Amino acid sequence: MSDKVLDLLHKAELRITKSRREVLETLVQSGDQAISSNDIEHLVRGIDRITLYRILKTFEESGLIHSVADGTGKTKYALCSHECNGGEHHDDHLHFYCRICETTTCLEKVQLPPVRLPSDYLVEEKRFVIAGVCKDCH
Amino acid sequence: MSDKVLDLLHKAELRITKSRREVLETLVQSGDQAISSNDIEHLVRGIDRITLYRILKTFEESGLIHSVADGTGKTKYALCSHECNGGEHHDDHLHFYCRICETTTCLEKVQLPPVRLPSDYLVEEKRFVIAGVCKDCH
DNA sequence: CACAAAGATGCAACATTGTTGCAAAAATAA
DNA sequence: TTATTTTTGCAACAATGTTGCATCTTTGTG
Ligand SMILES: [Mn+2]
Ligand SMILES: [Mn+2]
Ligand SMILES: [Zn+2]
Ligand SMILES: [Zn+2]
Repeated sequence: MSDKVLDLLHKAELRITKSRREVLETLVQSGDQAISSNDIEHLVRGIDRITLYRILKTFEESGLIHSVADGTGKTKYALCSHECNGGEHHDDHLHFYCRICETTTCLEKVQLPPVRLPSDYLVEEKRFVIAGVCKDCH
Repeated sequence: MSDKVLDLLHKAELRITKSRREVLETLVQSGDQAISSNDIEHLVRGIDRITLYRILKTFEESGLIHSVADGTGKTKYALCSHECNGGEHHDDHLHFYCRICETTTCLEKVQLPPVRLPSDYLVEEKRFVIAGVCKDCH
């Protein structure tokens, strides 16, 4: 159990519980690979499914993690990199979904292309998913 | 019931049935507004939910419609504009999700920004959703 | 440390989305 | 019209996600 996990929970002003530590540790281990609620359920043995949903919701609202709708119908979660906090996320990075290994990866290094919408649209969030075959699968 | 609907079904080499005509008509009426299976269920009175799922799957596989994962957890569907056909879709356009009126719109006129991924990724599909407030809601 | 207050968990019950198998009905071909 | 092929409608099921409520845990205070 890394210090990073306790640090993150403290900074988010969340109570430290066994479940929260284990779920967050799992997400830290997963790195830039986004994982589903179901994945976490299997990785954290004994965790209650409903509690897990609530933990993920809390983490997301606290700016610890962000969710990705990658088109598979299963919401994926990954750690936020830096300046995300309650209510305000800054995770406008690309996500890549590989149809072979079925993984979803945060591509924070790839620069997000600028989008020019008509000025009467208020842009709040960019959800960009590229689907295809990842570097390990071809 | 427009001729367009019968035309589309013919070109897709699909059998003409009451349900297919009504579902496709609904999608034509909806224009660039993407709608959910649940929406269609309420607009086409009497249609069976399971049949509807199968029709939507068939339409998508035939290149008549495309689906959008807008982040709401509900898959939305909209007509394909032109050269989509069995297996090969060409709907790499932006989608806008308005958090006020909760509508999802195809923005075919907005030019898609180019994305430069590391060359070892094989890009097959771009799923770009912008979330915010639409022109009618602010 | 002990205690109280606030918050998190675990369980049941439920809602929604989506899939599969199969018999009956409808559409098309002969 | 009749035969063949597809589609439909229903039941049954699976997966994801939400809500209410009692119980347990965490944390702040004396
Ligand atoms: Mn990400
Ligand atoms: Mn579209
Ligand atoms: Zn892969
Ligand atoms: Zn709107």
